Amino acid sequence: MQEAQKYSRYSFLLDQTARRVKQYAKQRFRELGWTITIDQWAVLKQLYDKGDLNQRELATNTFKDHPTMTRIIDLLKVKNLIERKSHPTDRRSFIIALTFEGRAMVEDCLPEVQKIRMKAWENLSDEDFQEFKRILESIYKNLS
Amino acid sequence: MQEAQKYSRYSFLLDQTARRVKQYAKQRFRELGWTITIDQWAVLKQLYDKGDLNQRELATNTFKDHPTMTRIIDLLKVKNLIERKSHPTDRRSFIIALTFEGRAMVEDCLPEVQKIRMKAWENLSDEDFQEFKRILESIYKNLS
DNA sequence: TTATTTTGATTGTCATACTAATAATTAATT
DNA sequence: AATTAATTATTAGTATGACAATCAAAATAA
Repeated sequence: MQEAQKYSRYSFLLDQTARRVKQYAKQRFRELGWTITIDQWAVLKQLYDKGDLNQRELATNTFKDHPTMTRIIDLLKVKNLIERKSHPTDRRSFIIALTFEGRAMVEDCLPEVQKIRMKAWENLSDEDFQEFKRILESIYKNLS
Repeated sequence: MQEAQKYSRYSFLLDQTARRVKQYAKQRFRELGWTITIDQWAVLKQLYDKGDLNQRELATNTFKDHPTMTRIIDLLKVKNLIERKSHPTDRRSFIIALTFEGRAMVEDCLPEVQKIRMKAWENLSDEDFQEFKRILESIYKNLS
């Protein structure tokens, strides 16, 4: 089982790299004096791109589970970046919307966030990106 | 900044896939009735491969920080899978060693864990593995 | 030797995950 | 229409992860 031993390492590498990426972004966010986390950013950006969504949709789009989404939204609400509006016809559901401050925050942060993201791709090509994407998607699918 | 938008997606994909891998392993562990987590497994395996180590070495080898390692070791100790032995010359340090049960656990689990790991690589080639490794390492280095 | 710095481990805090369980509401079934 | 099933969101419990601060012990410098 030589093969298994070798491939087993992918999971550590994957985990380490994913953590490094988040850690780097977190560091930069802090250096820039921003009070939100990367995961909170992802939610804001999603709302900015897609418009108002309910929590289920937000959770699905950002690949987070519902309890996590509830908490992220609680935190963003405290910071006045989003608001929970009641759904017109479904009383179980909330519509999440960016506030004025939330929208401004996204627009202020976006260029810097893109710089942060690009940093990881230095010295990597477009083909690398395609390969990377293909392999990640394949792994994801294999485990679903 | 079309490029940035496109490449930005890698971070989500990376995060999602890494989480999926952990989640899948966690599920399988539970289905098999094992009471340890993936991260706890990593520590046990490390001790099995490398022999007794102190907590600093364990943390470094598994890419975890010291507080996290302290906690994982606490949990493994409660389960009687490892023991903390005092260092012969350095009274700050502990030597962590597998117990008999810990060693047996690793040997019992190893084949299944390898199956779990291999599952992710279905339909992927050895070249894919090399590419994947190269890109992950490159990203990691870019952010260090 | 004494003072300073470094190191190994721990504790505390906050945020994120996964799971299970629950409440409230809506949809589907009979 | 009444019952049952499914859905939306929440709460609670456990684990991990990053970071800061602390303690004790060891190493180094003065």
